[in-house]
Amino acid sequence: MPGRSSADAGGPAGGAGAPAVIGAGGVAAGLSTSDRILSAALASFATRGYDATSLDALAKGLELTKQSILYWFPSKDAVLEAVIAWSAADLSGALETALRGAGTGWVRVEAVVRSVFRLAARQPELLGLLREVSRLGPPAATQMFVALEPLVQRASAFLEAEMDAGTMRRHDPRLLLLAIYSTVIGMVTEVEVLRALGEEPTARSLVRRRTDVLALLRSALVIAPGEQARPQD
Amino acid sequence: MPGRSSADAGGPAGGAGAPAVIGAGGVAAGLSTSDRILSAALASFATRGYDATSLDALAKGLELTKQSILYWFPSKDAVLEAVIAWSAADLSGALETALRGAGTGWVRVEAVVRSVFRLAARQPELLGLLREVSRLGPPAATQMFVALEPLVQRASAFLEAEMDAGTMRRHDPRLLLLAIYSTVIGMVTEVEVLRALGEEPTARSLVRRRTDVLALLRSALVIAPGEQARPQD
DNA sequence: GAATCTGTCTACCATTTGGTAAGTGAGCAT
DNA sequence: ATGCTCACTTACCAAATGGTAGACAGATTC
Repeated sequence: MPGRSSADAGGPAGGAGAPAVIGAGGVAAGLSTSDRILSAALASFATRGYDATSLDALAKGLELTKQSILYWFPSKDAVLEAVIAWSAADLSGALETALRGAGTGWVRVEAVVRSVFRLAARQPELLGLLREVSRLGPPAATQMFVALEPLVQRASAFLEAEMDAGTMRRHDPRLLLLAIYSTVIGMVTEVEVLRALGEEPTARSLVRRRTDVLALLRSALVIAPGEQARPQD
Repeated sequence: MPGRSSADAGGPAGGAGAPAVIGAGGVAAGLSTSDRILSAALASFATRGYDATSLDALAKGLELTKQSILYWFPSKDAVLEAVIAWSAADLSGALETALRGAGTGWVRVEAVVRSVFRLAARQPELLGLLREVSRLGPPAATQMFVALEPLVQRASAFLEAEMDAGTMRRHDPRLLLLAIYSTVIGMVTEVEVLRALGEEPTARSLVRRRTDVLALLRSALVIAPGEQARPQD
């Protein structure tokens, strides 16, 4: 259990190599070295976990040496920090995009959930990292959630407004948010539980899970037209 | 990433020291050494994680040496295995007890959820371990879920029966189970997310979360008396 | 052509890791 | 008293870990 404390990536990579391409999609292609490191680190942190990822192993996968990684990032912690910053920006971006075109009420919720599932299909590591970072606790978790706070604020305010308008059942908005978060993230990242349930985590399965979770959330949240808006119960 | 493979605890501890006290509750008291090791390992695996838990640190906390741990368990993997076996039995026991007195329909779901929250209050490490093990993947995850499979079967069958009876909305039972699992476990173990939402994880908060998640699940699952049982929507 | 900067590498290093080997002392049965 | 098992310890060890120091090749700049 090392420090995993602050370290502002003081080396050559202030934030990212030169052009700061934030959302570099799939496998490492013609990326800068620092971006390739970030990409590999993201994948490994998300799947194997931070502790189980050694700089040597990371470097080997990139056909580099550990020292090259430490040239771009002053320490392993700094790599994690950079990965978090990168991922948080990417995540925010995806959700912001989804929100831009979305309407109100249930449609809006659905748009967000759909975008998360889209993300899960295209870049599963991102959501995996979210899990891992939340598991690691401070300071990593703090960094991540501070970066995502604007989204949380918006979501919380939105839910509250809907509840005030009587279109969604009344709950503590923050706890409701946690519930939605847990459900969606779980449906997307709980690969082992899925397997234990006899459901192989394929692309087709992902679509089914999306359909199911949407139906579930809908009946949990939305107050049907004829239905009366009960205060709590 | 070591082996973490099979190793059937061949040493002095076949399964647990002598009396095989399965559900030894709180802090290590007058327990046998092997049980004290298990208890400490459970706590550390659940909070710090398996990889970040060293045998030395574990031993130090118990005022033992690492070699004493390796006397009772042939390897670190074996400790994990024993912890999983122990925890799975404990978990099963708690849920079985909850199920014994429970009725049918929503009441039954509520009983289970309540028992999980009770567990979260009394022995948070148990649920933390569940998370960690599911993150570790095979073989640890396999072992855990195989041990819990009977419960999964019962739960799945129960949900299906309720849906057939028209008392619960129709979903894929397994996916529904995953959703419930994710929600409840998330509400109970996502400490960092909770903090990010400005909700300190106190005992009082746990009660509020229980109330909230129950209300949420209820409206998600239960088909209201007057409501028509739609096939899918 | 000399100096500098960049990106990578080789060579180390202290520490920590899981694990082995070989005791040691207490209790107990013969 | 002797031998034996039990519980635990000291003494090691090889491998892996994160990290430092310094060299080297290729550009770029003066």
